[in-house]
Amino acid sequence: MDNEKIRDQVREEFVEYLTLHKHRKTAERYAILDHIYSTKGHFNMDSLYNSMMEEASFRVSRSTLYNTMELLIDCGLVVKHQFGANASQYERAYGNENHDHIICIDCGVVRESRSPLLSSTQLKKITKFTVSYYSMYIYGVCSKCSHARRMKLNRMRKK
Amino acid sequence: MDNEKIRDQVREEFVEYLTLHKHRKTAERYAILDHIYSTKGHFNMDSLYNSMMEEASFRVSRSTLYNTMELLIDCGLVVKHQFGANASQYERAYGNENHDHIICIDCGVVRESRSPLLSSTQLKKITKFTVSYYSMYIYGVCSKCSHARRMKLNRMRKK
DNA sequence: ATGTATGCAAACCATTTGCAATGAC
DNA sequence: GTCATTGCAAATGGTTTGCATACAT
Repeated sequence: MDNEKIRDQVREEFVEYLTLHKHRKTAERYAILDHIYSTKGHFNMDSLYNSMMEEASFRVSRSTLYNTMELLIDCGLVVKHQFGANASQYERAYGNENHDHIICIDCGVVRESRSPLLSSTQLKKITKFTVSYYSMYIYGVCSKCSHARRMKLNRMRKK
Repeated sequence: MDNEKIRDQVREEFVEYLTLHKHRKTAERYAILDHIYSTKGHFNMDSLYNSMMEEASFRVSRSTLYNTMELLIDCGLVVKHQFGANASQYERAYGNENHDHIICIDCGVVRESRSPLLSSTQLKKITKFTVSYYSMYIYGVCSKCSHARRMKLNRMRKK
């Protein structure tokens, strides 16, 4: 499925959502959705704010970004992640394969890997709950940091 | 395995860690570890701070709590979670079965369920990375909130 | 015309940082 | 005695809130 098609589809879904919930259809909201779906991968509020100004030369206040993001999450077009205590990260929900997040607990770097596909029968076992998405976070130490750790331990031993 | 035994074992591991890393063995650090392993379930800095004063009548500053928690996470005795944007939550790593977290994106309530056992062969596929633990977060809407959503939508339609 | 949405600035609050006093080694 | 650790208070920074203005309906 090409990106053009996804963008149209997603926009349609958003319009539906706004209409149903009696929210206004503003240029800002469309611009934000479009911009998010013009790139893949993670972003945070800051990078979104900056890239919208630079790439799309569309200036939106941070308040509006937060505001709109809440709507987009609510209608399932954007997924929000919270890796460690840093700023929240977001990513578009469609046109992004489901993937796990491999997070280094030392340096915070986030790597993605194909999802081990939690079987849908397993998900169905969850009662009294409507699943909208799931995230697998695998924490550990990346090769760079584990090297740093070894170095540090060696220094400790010598002291 | 009874709790007494776990506490001893965990304390031993902590002592080892402190020694290896040339960190000092302070009363505060032991008190915090002991207190954490005297309860199950999630806690955050605030609840820990309060419960330590009330239950253990041991007063530790918040700085020390943060400080010590970092050590405990580093040596794998405590696991840190970040559900939504609220305060970080923690839980003891041993004597707690591995479980998933089912999180309501509306009200933020966190429910636990038995883990679907990510197979260890799948974990081994991750290269250049030392896995220390993983968390599965399943986001969606709990029954209470999905009821509230339906009500709201009905009101919207009528307007 | 009405009231939601935007944008700014100020407030919020968990966490971090700086620093003097304490105490483990 | 030395230097890591503690505890306090102040700073930080992402996010939220309050409010006047703009604009979708």
